[in-house]
Amino acid sequence: MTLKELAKELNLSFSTVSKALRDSHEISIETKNRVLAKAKALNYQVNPLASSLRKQKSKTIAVVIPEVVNDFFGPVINGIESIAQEKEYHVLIYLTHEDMQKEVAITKLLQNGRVDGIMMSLSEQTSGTAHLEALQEKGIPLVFFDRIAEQMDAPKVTTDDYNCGIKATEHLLENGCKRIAFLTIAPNLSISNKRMNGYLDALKKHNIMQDEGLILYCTGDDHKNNELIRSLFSSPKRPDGVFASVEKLAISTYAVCEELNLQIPEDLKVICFSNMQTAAFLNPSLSTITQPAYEIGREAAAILFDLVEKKGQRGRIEKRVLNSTLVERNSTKGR
Amino acid sequence: MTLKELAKELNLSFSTVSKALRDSHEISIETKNRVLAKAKALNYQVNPLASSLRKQKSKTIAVVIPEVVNDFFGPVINGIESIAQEKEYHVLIYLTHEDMQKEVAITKLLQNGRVDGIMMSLSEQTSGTAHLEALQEKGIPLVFFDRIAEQMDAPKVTTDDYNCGIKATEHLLENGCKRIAFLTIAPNLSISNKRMNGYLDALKKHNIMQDEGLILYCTGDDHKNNELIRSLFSSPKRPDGVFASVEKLAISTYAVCEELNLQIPEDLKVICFSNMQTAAFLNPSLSTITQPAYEIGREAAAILFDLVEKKGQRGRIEKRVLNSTLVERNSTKGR
DNA sequence: GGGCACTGCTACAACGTTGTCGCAAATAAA
DNA sequence: TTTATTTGCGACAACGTTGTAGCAGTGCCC
Repeated sequence: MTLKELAKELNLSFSTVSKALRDSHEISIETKNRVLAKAKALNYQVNPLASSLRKQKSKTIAVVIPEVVNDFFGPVINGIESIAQEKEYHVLIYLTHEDMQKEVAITKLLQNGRVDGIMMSLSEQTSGTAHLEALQEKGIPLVFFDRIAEQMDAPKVTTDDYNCGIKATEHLLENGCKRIAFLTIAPNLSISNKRMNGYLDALKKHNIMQDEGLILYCTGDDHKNNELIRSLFSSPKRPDGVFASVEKLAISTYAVCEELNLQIPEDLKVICFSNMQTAAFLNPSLSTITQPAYEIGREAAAILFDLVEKKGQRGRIEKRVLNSTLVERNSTKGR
Repeated sequence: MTLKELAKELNLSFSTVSKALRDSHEISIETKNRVLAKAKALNYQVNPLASSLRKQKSKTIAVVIPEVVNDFFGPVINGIESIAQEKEYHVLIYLTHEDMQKEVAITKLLQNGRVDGIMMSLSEQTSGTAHLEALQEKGIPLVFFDRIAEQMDAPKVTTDDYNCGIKATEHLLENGCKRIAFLTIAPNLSISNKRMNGYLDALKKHNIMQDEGLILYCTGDDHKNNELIRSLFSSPKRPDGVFASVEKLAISTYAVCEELNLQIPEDLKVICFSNMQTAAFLNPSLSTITQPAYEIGREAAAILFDLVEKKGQRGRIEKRVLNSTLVERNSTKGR
């Protein structure tokens, strides 16, 4: 069913039909009704490709994230989708799998009209920003969330990572920890960086000597991470507290503790940035810093759509910081 | 950067440039190289909208699922994306939030060239199939996975739900359960139906009287579900085993047990269909039927792409059943 | 009754591609 | 030399829309 076929059925020119469908004032009410009725009867739907090409608007956005099997990015997508559905936009999903090469390849695909805007959370590996600037040069609105490109001139939605880094560390200190390990991935990632600075500054504030050996730089490889953690936990200078900057490192910690027969929280207290739904039911229940993932998605999407639709008021907001909350559970229980 | 602009730069007609870029045999090697070099220099990218319109292929598929914050659908998307990336297809995500009206609205959006094919897992509420047949009538390939439309003539990828229903029930029986409750959502959903039949047949096989009161029909509302479960668990004819047909009902079960101070597995054993990554670290660790979610995604995507690309060999496979595995953990430990 | 403004429609040129056809020039065959 | 055949390129018509410009016909005013 195309416009032309529909027009032929109605004995009208196809431009008349097009206008009638879009409720143009140039068309009489009777004609409009006739067209609308016929369109419904024949189940006519405009061809979005043709329409987008003509209007130079795709009504589509891209969401580029490291992974989707993740208690943080899942709700973020949910938030994005809730706004997209409202605004009648379509959502393309791209996964980088923490691989910068893939991230670059994906940005290439998005350079030419496929999308009206992009939301992004950077991959672990990402260092340069040339591929991101290329998008901006093409005039494609770009909004970062969570793992942002600090140095770029674009709206960013994050949580208060630095403060939470302090809060989490102090929470462990208050519960009696003396030697707190910090588990992180990709230190060049904005979130890792800020969370670690919170950790370091909290130690400084409480006059605790920082021990470089207590900072573990983990990777995307779970096996290797477990090994790193195992060797730290087996060493004589074993920590009595662990602050994991991402969810999966807490899971690794739990796994290694089980293996080495270390009791949480007696031998080791654990806190972690996490949006795990089942944190309360873990053994022991896991204390977390929980990010408002859904709201991050909604907020970032709202900013992007305002930018796309050039209302521009919101686009001025260069940076929006939402607050995470510390949820205290048994894994950090003091003696 | 459009083809025409590029052609002007090169002093060639734009059709020549177009052909050169697609490595047509009609163009001399020198010209091709000249074009390719210039295209790279000017960072030319074909406009996918125009190309799709012309070729009547969007190189895009849609994935329509109930939700994304979910340990099953997450890995499925991963599997789908892995194949899509290989085949250079783009992936649109649509969430129904278990709402049939939304599912219908989404299918309307997909009727006219936006996508070359669709992968779907039905919403809880979905009853009719008119909206799905409409897609087929438009000639859009459609593949179902997990929550399939039994009666439709389309490829389907599922797991051995019926067998696993039997296995899970028998596992509880073997561990000493006498009164096994079955927790389900939306009984008209293919998976619920088959899992329940497995449960019922297992009881029959072991000569156990079925008690209608032990079957709980839950909804999308977690609060209400908790209430239903609470009242079942508080009743004098409390079950000593629970078989939850979907993940979230196991979480509700854990929550209610904590509330009522019921010990798992002593007072009550629990097994559940679930792909939770942290099942092993729950308190107690949760026995699960784990579905090969990633493979389901890959398999369904592979079938869809074969259909889209009309190779048709695989499209003949009307139904593909992958095996889930029962993972025994502490929540079903016998006395 | 000539000029003027509406009303309601049609024609047509984009949007950026792709693929068919045609056509010179160069080469090969007769 | 003449006639086929090939090679390399350009013209052009789609794909299905949207928006601008044009153009009849009607009604209105001075």
